[in-house]
Amino acid sequence: MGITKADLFTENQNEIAILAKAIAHPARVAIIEYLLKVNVCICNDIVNELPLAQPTISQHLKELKNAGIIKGNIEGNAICYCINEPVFYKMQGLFGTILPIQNKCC
Amino acid sequence: MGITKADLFTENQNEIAILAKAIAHPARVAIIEYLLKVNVCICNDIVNELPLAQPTISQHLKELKNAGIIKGNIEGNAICYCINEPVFYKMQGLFGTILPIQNKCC
DNA sequence: AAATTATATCGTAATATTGCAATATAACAA
DNA sequence: TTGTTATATTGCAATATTACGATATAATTT
Repeated sequence: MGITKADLFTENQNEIAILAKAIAHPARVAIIEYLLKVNVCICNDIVNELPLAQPTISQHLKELKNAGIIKGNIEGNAICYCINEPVFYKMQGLFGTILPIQNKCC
Repeated sequence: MGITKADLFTENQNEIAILAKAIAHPARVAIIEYLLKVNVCICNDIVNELPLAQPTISQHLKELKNAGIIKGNIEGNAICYCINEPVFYKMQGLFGTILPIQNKCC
């Protein structure tokens, strides 16, 4: 197949999976880290910063945007991307709280 | 292509991406949640619990194991899976601290 | 030993992802 | 208006993922 049976799982499980998938590529992690580092809206310094072709980066940015983790504003002929804080915090929250562990075995 | 150019990114970026990919599927999130819920080593109640065929679940378990998030011990003719705490905590740590945000724009 | 139970592996089909060259679009600059 | 810069989209090839039936393996029970 290759198609995820999302309808078989809870909304929460799908939500975590979708956010995880969004950062499940080193280029996208790098983009997020860069956006956090420069702390200001970036446009396409990202293209110069990362060792990937422009269309490839454009595609990764699109995926991060679709997941809601970043957002982009038009600024002249450039696009200004930045972290979308609410979703970003939510993501941290999801990963940070799936789990009050208390293993009793292994 | 379809092949991730992992060598172009830092070890840390690849590490985050690999762990994220491991939980980037609702079935794997469900498995983790179940393991956390029952709080004891589980074998193949998971197969009965999840709406997927046994080989599919076996495959998902393998991926979680490869990522180090869970581990399995042989117990008679069953396998006892459980959360691998060190990696699990590390994962939480990674996602919980990519980021001291201080956005100045957008 | 034969049947049963639990799990893994193989093979394969369907679909998704990654990467990029080529091209399109849109704003700005000359 | 022509050129340039910034970005997105298209098309396509290579590879990866998801799912499962069939089958293998290994321990347990009868």
